[in-house]
Amino acid sequence: METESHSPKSHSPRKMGTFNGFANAPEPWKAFQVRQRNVNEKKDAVLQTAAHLFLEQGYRRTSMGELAKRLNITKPALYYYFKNKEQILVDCYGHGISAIESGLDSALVSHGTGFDKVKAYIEAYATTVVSHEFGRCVAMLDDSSLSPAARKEVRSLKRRIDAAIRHYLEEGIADGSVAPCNVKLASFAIAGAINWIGTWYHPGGELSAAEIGQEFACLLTEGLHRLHTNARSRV
Amino acid sequence: METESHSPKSHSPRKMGTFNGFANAPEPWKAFQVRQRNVNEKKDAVLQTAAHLFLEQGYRRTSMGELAKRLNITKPALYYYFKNKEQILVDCYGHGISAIESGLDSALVSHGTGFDKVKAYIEAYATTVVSHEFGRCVAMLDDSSLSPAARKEVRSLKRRIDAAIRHYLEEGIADGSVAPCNVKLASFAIAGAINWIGTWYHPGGELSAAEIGQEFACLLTEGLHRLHTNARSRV
DNA sequence: GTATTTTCTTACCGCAGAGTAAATTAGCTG
DNA sequence: CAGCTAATTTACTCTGCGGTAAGAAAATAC
Repeated sequence: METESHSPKSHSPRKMGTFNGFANAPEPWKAFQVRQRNVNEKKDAVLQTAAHLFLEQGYRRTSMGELAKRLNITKPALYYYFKNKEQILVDCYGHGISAIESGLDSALVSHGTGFDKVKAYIEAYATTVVSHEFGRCVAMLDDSSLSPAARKEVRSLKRRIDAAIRHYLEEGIADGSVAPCNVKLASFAIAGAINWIGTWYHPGGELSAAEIGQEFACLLTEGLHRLHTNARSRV
Repeated sequence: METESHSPKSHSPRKMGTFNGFANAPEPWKAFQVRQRNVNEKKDAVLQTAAHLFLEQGYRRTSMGELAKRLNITKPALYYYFKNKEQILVDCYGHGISAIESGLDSALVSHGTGFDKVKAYIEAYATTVVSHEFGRCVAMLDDSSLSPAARKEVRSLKRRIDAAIRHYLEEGIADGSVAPCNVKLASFAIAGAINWIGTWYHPGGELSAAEIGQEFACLLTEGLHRLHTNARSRV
């Protein structure tokens, strides 16, 4: 009896008129209050709770039992929806990577110099990492816990994101908008600054996601130097 | 009982970072080939091997048994030198933080504008993280695995490093060498870019520690913009 | 209603890993 | 050499976790 006796603030099993059903609901465990409902909704509830715990205490420190407890179900119920713990992590990565990529896509439709694209990239990427828990999973979670096969899959997805910034940097160097630099190192510096957000950001902070994204884009492209004729508005 | 209790501070804090002789030897396990020898040397051998494993596969994935195996000893022998696994991690942090701080100290003796100091800080910090395995531990390892007491101790040490960069940024803003910006965010961006080095750097790469440090200092202070009259030499 | 399928629980297995007890070996001292 | 102490091993405990087997309970179908 690892899960101690239940009765965890038993919410009335009555299904009060409201549908409790969005994946982004504030209390994902409510998805399990009703038995026969949308399977995908419950999967999303698991993933969302898992992402939260993974970010809070890491993948390895998070046990399936704890995850189940948060959802007011028992451990084996998780295995009805997911093959194993690893699959949950892989799916978190999947959600996060699509979120980042779609953010990048919508930010980069406009055309400009390579420099402009780099700046737009940084802002979009940083904004997603701040505002999206799955995005933060991609930024923070170590994929070395994964099996070789899963790791390979996740890394090939991540590589696409990394290739994009390098491409824009080279474009900028070619069109003269970006100073010649070591593209590999520059992309690492940018990725590091953004991914690191996950270690210090806590939802509900003073700054909005947009503000953080903009400031990061400015810092990482314009630098810290006080420039002579510089009209940028800094916070 | 157990872990939570007092940590006996087996070594004096001021001695951290001072390696006695062979701690940097290529094969730390050799310290254990001879039975009666310098205790501190063996402690350092353990720490060095532990740091290596922690960086390679994370703290939680690294078992005491595996660590012992690498040193050609048995698990309980480790407990002759260290109270528990956590103490090993704490000592790795200690070594790394002193290494970083001494690097900063020696880089920042010269006085200049705030901007210059920020640049020197970044170069020194990055160089240490690249070249020093304990420094990389500070950058990479998650202190959330630690007990509250140990975590508090480690964080107060880390905070000193963080406070330094913020101080230099503010100095630069005051003296006009640094553009007004959100100091907190700027320090996070810089720390992130540097700490992230640990995730991609592997010893024996193409670039030397000094090269990486210089390029990072340039990237993070000068930015990516191609400037009109800019004499900096980029790779 | 009864049968069937979907969903979830109770009870368990096996294993790995942190840490310990007690015996044992190697070095040191006289 | 004997005897003491420092260093290390063998053998073990205990806990927690990933995962499974088998069946109960609810929803659905007929």
